[in-house]
Amino acid sequence: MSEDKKTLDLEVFILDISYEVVGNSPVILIWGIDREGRRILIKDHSFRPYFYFLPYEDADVSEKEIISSIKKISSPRSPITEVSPVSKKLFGREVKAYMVKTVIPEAVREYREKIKDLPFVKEVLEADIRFAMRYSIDKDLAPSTWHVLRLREVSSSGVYRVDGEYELIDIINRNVSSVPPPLRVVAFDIEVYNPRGSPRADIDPVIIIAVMNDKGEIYQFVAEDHNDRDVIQKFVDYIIKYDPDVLVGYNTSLFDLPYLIERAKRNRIVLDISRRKNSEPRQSAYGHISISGRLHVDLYHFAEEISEIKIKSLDYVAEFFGVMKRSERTNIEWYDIYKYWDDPERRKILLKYSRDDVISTYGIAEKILPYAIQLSALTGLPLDQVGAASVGNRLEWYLIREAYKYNELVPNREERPYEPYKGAIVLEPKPGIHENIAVLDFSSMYPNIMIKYNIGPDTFVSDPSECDVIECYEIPGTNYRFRKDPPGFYKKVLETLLKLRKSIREEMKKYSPNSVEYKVLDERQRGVKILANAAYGYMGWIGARWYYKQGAEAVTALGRMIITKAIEIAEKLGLKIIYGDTDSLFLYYDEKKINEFIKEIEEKLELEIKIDKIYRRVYFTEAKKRYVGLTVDGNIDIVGFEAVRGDWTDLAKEVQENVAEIILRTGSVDKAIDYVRRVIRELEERKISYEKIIIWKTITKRLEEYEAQAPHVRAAKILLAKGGRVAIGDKIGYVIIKGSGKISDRAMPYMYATINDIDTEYYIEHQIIPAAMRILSYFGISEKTLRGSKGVKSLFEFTEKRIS
DNA sequence: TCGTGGCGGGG
DNA sequence: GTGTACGCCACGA
Repeated sequence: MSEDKKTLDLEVFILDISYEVVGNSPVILIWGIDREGRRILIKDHSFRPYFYFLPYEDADVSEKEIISSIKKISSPRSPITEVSPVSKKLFGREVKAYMVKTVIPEAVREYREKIKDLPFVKEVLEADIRFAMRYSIDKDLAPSTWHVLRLREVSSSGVYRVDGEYELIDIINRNVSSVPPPLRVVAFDIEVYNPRGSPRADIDPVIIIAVMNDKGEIYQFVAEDHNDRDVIQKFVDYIIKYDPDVLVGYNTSLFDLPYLIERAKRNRIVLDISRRKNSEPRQSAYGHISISGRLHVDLYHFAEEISEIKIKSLDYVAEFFGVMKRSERTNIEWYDIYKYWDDPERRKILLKYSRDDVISTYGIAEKILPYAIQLSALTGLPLDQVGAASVGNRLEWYLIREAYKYNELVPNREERPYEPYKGAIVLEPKPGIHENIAVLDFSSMYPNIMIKYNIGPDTFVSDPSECDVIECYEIPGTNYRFRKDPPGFYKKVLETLLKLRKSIREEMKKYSPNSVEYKVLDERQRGVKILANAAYGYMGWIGARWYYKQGAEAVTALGRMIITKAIEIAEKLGLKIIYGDTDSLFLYYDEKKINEFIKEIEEKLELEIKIDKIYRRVYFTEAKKRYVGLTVDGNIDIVGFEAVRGDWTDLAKEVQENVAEIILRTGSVDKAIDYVRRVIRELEERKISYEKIIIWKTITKRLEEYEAQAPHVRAAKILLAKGGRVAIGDKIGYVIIKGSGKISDRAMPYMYATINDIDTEYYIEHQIIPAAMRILSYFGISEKTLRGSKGVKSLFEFTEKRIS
């Protein structure tokens, strides 16, 4: 390494932070991009791993004795270089802790175990924070963000595929911008040969690898018959040549990359696609696959958390994002792929299919990456990990960063028993059709409750006599109290988040909605809101480091009190309440009174409530959590009915949606009945598209664990018996076929039946009629009416049933 | 006929 | 590997 080069200050957008052990010490590697678009690597040789332990407060040992007994366990491979007493906080309480520093990150685990067992040690803390994350937290260097770094250029080591290598001298300025530079993005997708159903990586070759880059170029690398050596090599060469910063795929962490790794091994070639020469992709945090110096983003993780998408296959997700319609793409059943490969004519169709897949993947990436980048900057998780991490983990990393700033120790993860507690209020709806209804929502109710009542593990008072109502908030319906002062950890963090969101929204006003800056800020404020809203659920999650059941219980208790008070205020104003759930109220829309209501809520409850939407008509049955509404903008909302549930057929959803729409738009029950009869007739004549009658249900545990033989479990077992593979989380698509016996005995995976095999009576009886009756039964319509063809009454003959 | 186990989507 | 509330299905007593 040459030492004679001058230092320079460079603005750097951090892609990823990793480390490697060289010789006998760790080197932090910061992968980044500078303003000139150069891909660079910055090394920091100065950082060392450390962790803390807490001695028992009443331990009969001196500081000196403690330090010397820790030093005794030091081993030469990675010596303990420092043991020092430090003042820290744990759940807001001042504690005297000891910091233990060593050299090699891997040695932390070994020391953690040894120190934990020492008689004077109560607890070892922060020994499970990964080294690269430790660095990024301590230095406050968030990935996916620009920072100004003082660097010294060093000569190329020849090991990394970058435009420049540097040593970090100093951090000059942090978080200077969150507008990412133009990133080189490559989407990829593989097709594999599968003559036995599920492909086996040990014997079945990769046949096509498709890639699409940010210039819109698409390439397809094709195998020679059943030899995949060249196709994999061509893919590796392409990646090295194009040098993407981001490599995206769909389910690539669980399928494409593990498959490629195995095939490369079988072919004795190195899957050398990273920016560290001769290093292969490897399994990393949260099960995702990491590629040194590049960000591998598996888009499936983001699709997973979008509840509006019922079936999370690439084609459905692409359609949801408006990338490619399912009707316009080449569809091949996965179990037929090998047939298309073996037939020269049909191989062309397979190529088109692979092309459509990679275009879809790239299109989804364009929609998701801007949000993912902001989420990464916010939580401090590198872009390639942020998707794979659960919502709870994302918030947890944010909390860990905040804890560091407050000198708070990070609590350990603990195994705890599951303890249920009471949730929110759901009002009995007033059944019938109501006109002109405003839906009012408390803004961020739970985060605001946590702030206002200072709720958290550090403010909880276990003995109510310890703290009176002047010093403490009493939580109604519980005997819990929380100290008003000082502000607790959750309160501080949530206030930071809400302030941050406000300032982002202020900042947005400076830009045109079409500008890059505006869009970036919009993605960021969305991320902040989602993070803040996750705090309550996180506090009640037994796996959380900052778990606090009493806190979560207090939040829901206060939520119930607030909604109850809001109801009283509404009633006093003469506003009629139709329905309410958790933090929302459905009220008759009287503009003057509603405005008065909003004002009073603000004054009396010190909380903001806003009109979320106004329904021209909304229809409720007696059931909670389900209604259909026609908004003033002419949109139909269907909430809680089968139409929005994934476990009903598309046919039932369609019937219910159309019945709701006909009733809300025309007010004619006749028209709705005619429509249902028409659908029944079409089904009996088997003129309905087969796809619409497939029932999709998720396998949520191992098949042996199911006690009842539900239809989807039976179908899954058939799949398995035919050589397919069934994993937890798989959606099983099945149809009910003709025959005798129980329904579950007649469940058949959809690919093993056709429209002519199906039991039409089952679909009429269990899908079409119930879906329609959920809405129509209120109007006195019977099942017979739907099946028959007699004349029917109009809506106006049922006016006596109308509540409004 | 009713209670139970199991499941999923949304406020 | 966020929470509880809710409605519905199939099944079996």
